[in-house]
Amino acid sequence: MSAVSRDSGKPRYLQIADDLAQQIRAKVLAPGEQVPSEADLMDRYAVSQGTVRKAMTELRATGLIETHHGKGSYVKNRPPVRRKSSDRFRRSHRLAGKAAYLAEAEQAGSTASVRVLYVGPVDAPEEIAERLAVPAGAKVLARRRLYFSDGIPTEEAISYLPWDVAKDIPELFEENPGGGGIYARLEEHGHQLKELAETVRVRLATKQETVALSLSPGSPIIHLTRNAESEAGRVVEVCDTIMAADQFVLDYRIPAGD
Amino acid sequence: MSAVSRDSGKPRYLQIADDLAQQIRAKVLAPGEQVPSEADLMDRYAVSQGTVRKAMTELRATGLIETHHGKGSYVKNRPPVRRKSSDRFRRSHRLAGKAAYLAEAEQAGSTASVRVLYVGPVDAPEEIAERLAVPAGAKVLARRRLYFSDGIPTEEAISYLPWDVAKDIPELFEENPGGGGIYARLEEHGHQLKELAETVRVRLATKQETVALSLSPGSPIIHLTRNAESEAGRVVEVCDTIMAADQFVLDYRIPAGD
DNA sequence: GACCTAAACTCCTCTACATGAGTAACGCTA
DNA sequence: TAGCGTTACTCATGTAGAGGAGTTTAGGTC
Repeated sequence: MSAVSRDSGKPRYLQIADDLAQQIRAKVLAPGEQVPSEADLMDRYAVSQGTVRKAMTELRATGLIETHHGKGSYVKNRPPVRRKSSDRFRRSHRLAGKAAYLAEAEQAGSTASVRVLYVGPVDAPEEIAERLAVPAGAKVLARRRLYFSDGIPTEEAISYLPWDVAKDIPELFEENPGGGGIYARLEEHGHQLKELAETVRVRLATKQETVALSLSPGSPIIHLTRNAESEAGRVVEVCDTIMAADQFVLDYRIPAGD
Repeated sequence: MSAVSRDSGKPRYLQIADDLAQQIRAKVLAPGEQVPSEADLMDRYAVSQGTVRKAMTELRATGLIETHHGKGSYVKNRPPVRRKSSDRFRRSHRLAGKAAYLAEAEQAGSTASVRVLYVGPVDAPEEIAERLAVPAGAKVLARRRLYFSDGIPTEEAISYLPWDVAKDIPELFEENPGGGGIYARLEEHGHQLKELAETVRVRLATKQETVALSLSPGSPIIHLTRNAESEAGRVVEVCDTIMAADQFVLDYRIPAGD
């Protein structure tokens, strides 16, 4: 019997949440529907609905379940963690014609896909303009895309390129910029890359982001910004990426020398 | 009057949360105590305590307020963001005798301090042993410390070093390992560092972590793991760091070449 | 002044109930 | 068969009230 009533000093709703969490981790409750309804749990644990709901809220916050109004609560089958290694920017990868994202996905044994949301000119927002060292509001090429892993959206990215850099590279206006991606095209057109500067920020998802990446409200997201600097010392591309934090691990290698 | 009762299709508790959120953003409620008590809000919005609590839970989840049992809810004054740059591992910094953490804090114009929680031998946990390439349970040197910024804890780090590496370096057993930190001492003793491999993970804080870093439950944290590899190809130190996610920005520079 | 206690505040947990609203399945009707 | 409504489930929101547990303060005692 699920005797959760032992007065262990712990609130009942946490005891229930822990009990269910353990069942989920032990696969007693398999990914899929499983989770008993609120009414069921009220009976089972002999508590009121409010208490059950608090337990469920707890599980939802920790990302173990997702609940749908009118249907029930379901054990989340977490998408596999995806590694993002700084190695993905090696020139040799570009020359080999690999698209960073798809190659990584392949390695992880999952099917990846990309949906291009927009490719075309936009007026540079202030922050982007600053990073690109162009006047605020200047025309730049924006490439906005949404990445899927096994059908679920995991990552949204927007790249911006100065117009004078992009205008001579027709592939950049295509949905698919070709093997090796944007960076390969840039290098083919005389913009040898020197360094990529990435900045990692973490915050809770906004309403829009929860929708775009189909997250639960309150989920943390990783906001990755990247500036690509050419050998000429110019920032020839910047990229903003939003990822569900629980689905990614970032790897960086830092030389220890001077 | 705070007429929140308009039936805009939106739940009352969200209307109240939005109302308060707006007041916070407009600085009507300044960082500090401000937020009226639940009883006050019950009167003001003419709703029951449950509804007020839900609104407060919402604000807490979005990180706008923090509430303390028996005292009240306070508008959060976000601590200044601290940058963690991969540059902090430059050998020249080490030779200059800078302690990475304190130097960075100084630059940011805040007062930093460190509390050493433990220095001494421990049996290597499985994951640590694997990263250090020593047998599981082997004796290793652990250095556990808590970093403060302007008096509030921001970061907890544990370093592990293989015993045979550490045993000959007496400074590593001191609370303060001296200028340039652990890495400077390692290099002085023949362990030239080649590369640092950092991996970034994000997740919600556990109960213990919320206590250690005095966070609100549900706050995201950054879990940074680092392996320090010597020129000899050996991992001579590993470090696990837990940081409050909203207080840090991580910077990395990645060479674009091969 | 130093200490202790009691009261008055705060938020926290839980109960019990009522109502609303989304979903799915069944069976009836056209 | 195709479409429609009923019904029976699900979770979501809200009320009213009780008692518990931390925190602060005021007042009293030593």
